[in-house]
This record gives sequence, structure tokens and C-alpha cells, in this order.
Amino acid sequence: MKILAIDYNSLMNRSFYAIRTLTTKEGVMTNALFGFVKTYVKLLKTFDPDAVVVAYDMHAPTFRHKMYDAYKGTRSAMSDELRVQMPLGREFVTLAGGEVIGIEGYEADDILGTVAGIADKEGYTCIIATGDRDSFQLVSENVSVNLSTNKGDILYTPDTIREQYGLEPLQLIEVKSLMGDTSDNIPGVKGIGEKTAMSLIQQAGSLQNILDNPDCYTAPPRIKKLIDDHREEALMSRTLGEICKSAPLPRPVEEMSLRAPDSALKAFLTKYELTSVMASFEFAESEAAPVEETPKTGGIPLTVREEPALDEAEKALEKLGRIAFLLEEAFGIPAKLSVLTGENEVSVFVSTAKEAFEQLILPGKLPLITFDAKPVYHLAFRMGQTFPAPMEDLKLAAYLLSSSEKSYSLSEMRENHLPSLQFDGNEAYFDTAALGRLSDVIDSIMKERGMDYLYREIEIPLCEVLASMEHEGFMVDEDGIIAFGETLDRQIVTLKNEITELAGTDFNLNSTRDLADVLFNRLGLPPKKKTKTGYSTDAEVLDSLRGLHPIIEKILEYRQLSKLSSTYVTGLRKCIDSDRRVRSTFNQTETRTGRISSAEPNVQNIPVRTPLGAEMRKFFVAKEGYTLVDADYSQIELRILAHISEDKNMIKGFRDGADIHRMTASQVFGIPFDEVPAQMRSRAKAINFGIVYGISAFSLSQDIHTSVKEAKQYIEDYLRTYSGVDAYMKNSIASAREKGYVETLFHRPRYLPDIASKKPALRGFSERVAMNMPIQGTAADVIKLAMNRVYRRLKEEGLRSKLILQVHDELMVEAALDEAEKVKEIVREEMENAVSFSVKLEADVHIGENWYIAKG
DNA sequence: GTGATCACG
DNA sequence: ACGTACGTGATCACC
Repeated sequence: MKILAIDYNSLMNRSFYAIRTLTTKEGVMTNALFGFVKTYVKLLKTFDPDAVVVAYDMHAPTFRHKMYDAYKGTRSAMSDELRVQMPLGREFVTLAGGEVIGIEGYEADDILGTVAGIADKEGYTCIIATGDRDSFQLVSENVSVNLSTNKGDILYTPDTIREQYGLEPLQLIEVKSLMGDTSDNIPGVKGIGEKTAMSLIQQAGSLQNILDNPDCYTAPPRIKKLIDDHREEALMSRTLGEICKSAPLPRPVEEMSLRAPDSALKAFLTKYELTSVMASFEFAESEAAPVEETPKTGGIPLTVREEPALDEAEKALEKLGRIAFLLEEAFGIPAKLSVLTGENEVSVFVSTAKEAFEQLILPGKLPLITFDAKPVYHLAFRMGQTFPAPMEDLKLAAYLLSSSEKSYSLSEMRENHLPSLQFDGNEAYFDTAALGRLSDVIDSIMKERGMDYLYREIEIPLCEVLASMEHEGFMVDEDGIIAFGETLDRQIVTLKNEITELAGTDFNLNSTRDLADVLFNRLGLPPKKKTKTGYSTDAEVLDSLRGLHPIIEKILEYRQLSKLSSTYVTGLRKCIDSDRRVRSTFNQTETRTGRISSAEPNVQNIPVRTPLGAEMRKFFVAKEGYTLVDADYSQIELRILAHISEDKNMIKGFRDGADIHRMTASQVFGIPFDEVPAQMRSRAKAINFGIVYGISAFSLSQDIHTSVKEAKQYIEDYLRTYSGVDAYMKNSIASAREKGYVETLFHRPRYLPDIASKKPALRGFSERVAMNMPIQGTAADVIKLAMNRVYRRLKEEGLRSKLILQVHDELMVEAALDEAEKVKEIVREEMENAVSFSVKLEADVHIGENWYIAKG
């Protein structure tokens, strides 16, 4: 028997705050109801339970949830809006066939605990659905917790609890006895927080042991005294913190099986305008209007096997000749594995997810098909294993076919590529069931569009490289960062005081509105440009105001320092792991051009352009016995432009010259190479950049501080000198208009729906993108190829050195000291020979103990 | 959550 | 006549 136990108050609370406002036509607030109903339907689909128990608090202070205390001020006004919705959700559950239980004198947690206890005793499966972590102590072999968070749902099993907390689920009660819980009025021991409590229980195992044997754990004397002084509170908290498992249920859970939805449910959903979930319920045939029925029959019957024997599944897979699977993980542990074991049969492993993953997937005996392989690599790496490159990663395929989406999902791929494919059965496994068919469709599309090489030789192999880079991380000098931050913060305080003094008023310097008020009203400085919300105070504006008032320079300096402090000191420190390394996430399906992006922390925008900012790079170091090998492509985008446009002059420039901007100035302005003045070179450089970005005379004039007329002249001269470039630009736009997209040399497309728009702004933007994307995108393709080659070489030559970073035209290897020189040559070779273009690609490689030095 | 600002290529 | 360089991510203020 499978029981879904829902924490009603918790989910209603979450829904209420997660969904802004929603009312019916008559003005009845339904946001919490709507969110809850959606969640309920999703839970049913996902878990397909035999019984649903919805537990609620009879006297819960619905308006006082600890999570939302931050939303002060409007809380009491909001609380009524939630309170009126509380009965509605319960009515919905009853009509939908679930069991609603509230017991006088017991909390919802106690009811959940009681149901969980029964599941343990009887060997039933129980899933607790909630929005908070209080019920983690109930997790067991039979009981899991489905936690709804802002980032999606996570299923907690004993393994995931152990992984995240380093404790058994039951030990969470011990932790709570020490740290307390203000929202539940559990005092705990004052002065002991989550970290200390967890460390103590990890050492001692239980509160009782801590009290009985003060020597069984190590802690500062201060902590030991605290505990000794608060024995009574701790013991009381231990009692209060343990969820009761003996609430008097109105009837046995065996009698709570899910009922068919009541016909009145339709009226209810209609009344509250929740018709979108109507289709999720199968109403018994009755007098209900048959007109609006959408017949759900005719689909392919889908068989779902839960936890089949592994050798049986293995045999089925051999027969199929390929393994299509989806793996869900939580905290680096396989949480749920679903595998296509027959044309229309899915096998699901939850309690044996790890074993199934190790035995069926990791050996890689058959071609693998999946959606999003990177987390799979991470799981394998964490288990000390390797994972064979999949034949198919449908997430990468979806991205390649349409790089402008916000996110990618299998369900959407099914709708887009297999619109008529319909299954009958548990909807939760339709995605897995469709993997094989999708794979076939995607393969033929890739071949048709000439994207096979891009997909199979660039993106799929790169996935392992990125996973490895994320796994390795980059070592940082935390003490150095802290000291740097302290220096910055002292200067920031001084600057703030000086600015307050100069302004004659104390205001929030970080507020652009306040700052604009001070500058343009109080001090009477001339505003330069407007934003949507007021006058702009950005660096360009401030720079133009320099000299008019001494406050300007101080503000600019303040901005620079506070950026460094908040983003690069405070922000970066939050990302340092216990082994002193930062592990960024390199997203492979984010950008519209094919570049990768980096987040948490973003290691692709560490300062370098100002001397003070560049100091930051001294804190990015190599581990003991290693050094950094850093390589960057020289002018890769302009070289690619020369290649794509086949411009004779530009190609010649690159073949002859060392300094391309000087060369440009010389060629465009007709000055001998050695006589180009500095200003001409810098203008040529600006034009070169502008050309790559899809130039406009206006923007160039802004950039180089000259008239639009003069800028226009420069561009004309440039395009006359490089007529091949001129032709490329025109051709790229024309081709985009004709085909609706542009593409890189490796056939990575970018769609431009607005290329023929009547709105000049939209059209202009699309035209610039048409000029820029093939250049930026081809550069992205090239460095990805180089990454794959470097990664493979390091591996094949048995080196300990690892690729750890990519910054668009730059690669970083953390190299063993004795391998550094060899690595240097490998990186140069693989980067320069990744492709063979009409202009040579050059890579500058440097070795250094930190990023600042290695950058050269 | 969105806009402004600023860090990088 | 129109608005203005391509591609990202993090932080802060404000609603």
C-alpha cells in the first residue's frame, strides 16, 4: 500500500506566499487554493498513491509562519486572506476523493507521524508532502519526505538525510533538543545554533550521551558549560521535539483508500475558476455534460514496474539494445531512477536507486539515452566512478535546436516533436517512456540540419569536461580574501563619511533614486540621461560630471570598492567549500550564442581591468604541489571574422601583423604601420569591437567620444578597406531575412523572429545579432572543441593536471608542478589546432602560482 | 520579481 | 522616424 500524507497547513502557506494574487471574477482570493490544488494534482501524478491523507492543524496560527516573518507590516491583512481559503482546500480534497484529518489537541505533524509509524510497522510506503523540514525525523526505509522548495521538489530518503546532515533521520530530534525551534516554542539550549548542535550530535550520537558522558565529544568549554547549565531545558526540548506517533486516527488507514472524485468536484473547480486541473480527474460517467469531455482513451498502454529485480531489468535492456533512463538525485545521491525496459514499459527504482544506477547504467554496456547528463557525471564522480558518454543527451539537443528558451523539459520536447504520442497510465513516467522515440526523431533532425557534428563531437563530449571542471573547482586563498575585504571595508566607511559630509545629508548611497536626488536636486548638477524610473547615475554619467563637484570622484570610488566588497569578497566567500575550493556551475544550455555561462560563483567575471580589481585574481591559486597554466586565444573573434568573411585585407593583416588594432588603423587611415598615433590605434580598436558587435554610428560615436558624423565616416572607411567584411555583414542580414535564422560555421543556429519586424528597434537589434552571432558563436564552438581536446589529451597521457576553468577565450589548467611545461605545450597545441582556418589561431600560454600572475 | 548598476569576454 | 554595440551573472533597492 502506498500512502501520500500531505501537510496541509504547510502547503497552503507556501502556496499563499508563492503566488502573488489571484481572485475569481467575483473577487474571492484563490491564490493559496490554486497553488495547493496544483500541488495536489502533481503529487498524485508523481506518486500514484493508493491512499491520500491530508493532515491539518485545527487551531493553527496560519498567519504566523516563521518563514514569512520577514513580510512584516502587511502580515495581519494577508492573514485573513489566507484564513478564508483554508476551508476551501479541505473541501477540494474531500471532493477529490482524499481523506482530510484534523484532530483536536494534535498537530498536523502528529497525524503525519502516526501515519508514518503505521507505514513502518506494516511495511507500507509513505510519502510525506510538506514545505518545511520538521518532518525529516520521520524518514525511514518506508517513509520519505517530498519537500517543496522555491527551486522545485526534493525527495528525502534516509540516504539524502545522511548526505545532507551527516546524521540518521532520528538524530534530527537530538539536534533540535539542543538548537531549539522558535516557531514551535522549543527552547533548546540558548547559545547553541544549528551548526554547533549538528556537530555535537555527529560526535556524541544523542543528547542523552552528551549529558551522561561529557567526554564523548569535543567542544569549547563555553559550550560544555552552556549544556551543563541547561540540562533541564534540553531534556524537555527532546520530548517536545519528537513528533507524536500515536494520534487517534478516526479510522484505520487501510480504509482510507483514494475514492473516485465526487461529481460535485466539477462544480467546485468551476466555481473557483480552477478548470485547468479538470482534465486531471477521471469523473465517473454520469449526467455530467459530455460535450466538454476530452476523451483520454486511445493512448498507448504504459506499464510501470516498481523495483523489479535488477537482473531481470538487465535482460530486458539487452533485448532493447539501448538504455534510456532518467535519474533524479538529491544531495549527490541517486534518489530515483526510471528506465525504459520495454517499448512501452518503464521500470522504477527508488529504494534501490543507487544499486540500479551502478549495475545498469554505469557499466555502459549499451548506448545510453538521457536528458541532462551532467548531474549523472557528478553522481558517478562522487561515487569514485566514471560515466560513459551518452549517445543522446536530449537536453543538449533541445538547446541546440532552440537556444532561446528559458528552460528545457522533456514534456515540451514530447509536445514539439511527438505531438500525437499519447500514453495511458501513470503520467509521471510518460517522459521516460518517450525517451526512445524522441531519440530517434532528434537524431534524424540533427542529421537533416547538418548539426550532427556540433551535437556529437562538440556538445555531448563537452558535458563531461564541464562536469569535471565543476567537480574539481578552483582553490582560493580565503585568508587573503578576508584581509582584502577588511581593507576595502575600512576605505568604504571613510568614503561614506566623506560623501555624507559633501552631500550635507545622510542618504542611502546604494539607492540610485536617493543618489539622483542628491546629485541633481540638492547639489544642482546637470542630469545627463534618463532611465525608465528617473535620472541615471551610472559610471558614464558620473564620469562626465567629474570636476563639477568633488563628491563625484568619491562616489565613483565608493562604487568600485563596494562592488568589490559585496560581490567579490562577501559573495565569493559564501561559495567556498570546506576544502577551500570554489565550485562554479558551468551552464551548457543558457546562452543564445553557444557560449557557456558560469554561476555560483560566476568565475567568468572576476575583475581584471582595474589594478585594484585585478588584485582579486591573486587569491585564485593552485593547490600544494601544483601550479596554474593559463591560456587565451589572441583576437579569436576578429580572426574568425577574417575567416568567415574571407576578407583579403584582414587575412593579410593577421598573417603579417603582430598588433591587429595598429594594423587596422594603418590600413583604414592609410598611415604607415610604424607611424600610427596612439589615438588612432585606440579608435581602430573601438571600431574593431563595434564591427564584431554589429556596429551603429551612434554607438561608436558614444564610445569614442566623437560626433556621429565622424563615427559614420570611420565606419565607411573601415568597410571600404575591408570590403569582404562589408559583404559578410550585408549577406548575414539578408540570409537571416530569408531563412529566419543565422548560424555558426558548425551550424549552431540562432533564430531571429524579429528580423523583418516593422518596429525599427526590434529589427535593428536582430540585424546586429545577425552580424554578431556567427562570430561570437563560432568562437564558442572553437573553444569548446579545444576544451574537449585538452581534456582528452590530459586524460590519455595519464597526467594529474586538470582543466578547471573557461572564460570564453581563456582556459585554465591546474597543473602538477612536474607536468606544467608539458601541459603548457598540450594546451597551446590543442587550442591552436582545434580548427584549421584561413587565419592561424594563436594562444598565449603562461604559468603562475595564481591567476594574476598566470594571466601574463 | 524587476530595474539599475557593474564585473567579465 | 526610431533608438542604439554582442553575450552573460550578482548585488542592491524597491514594490
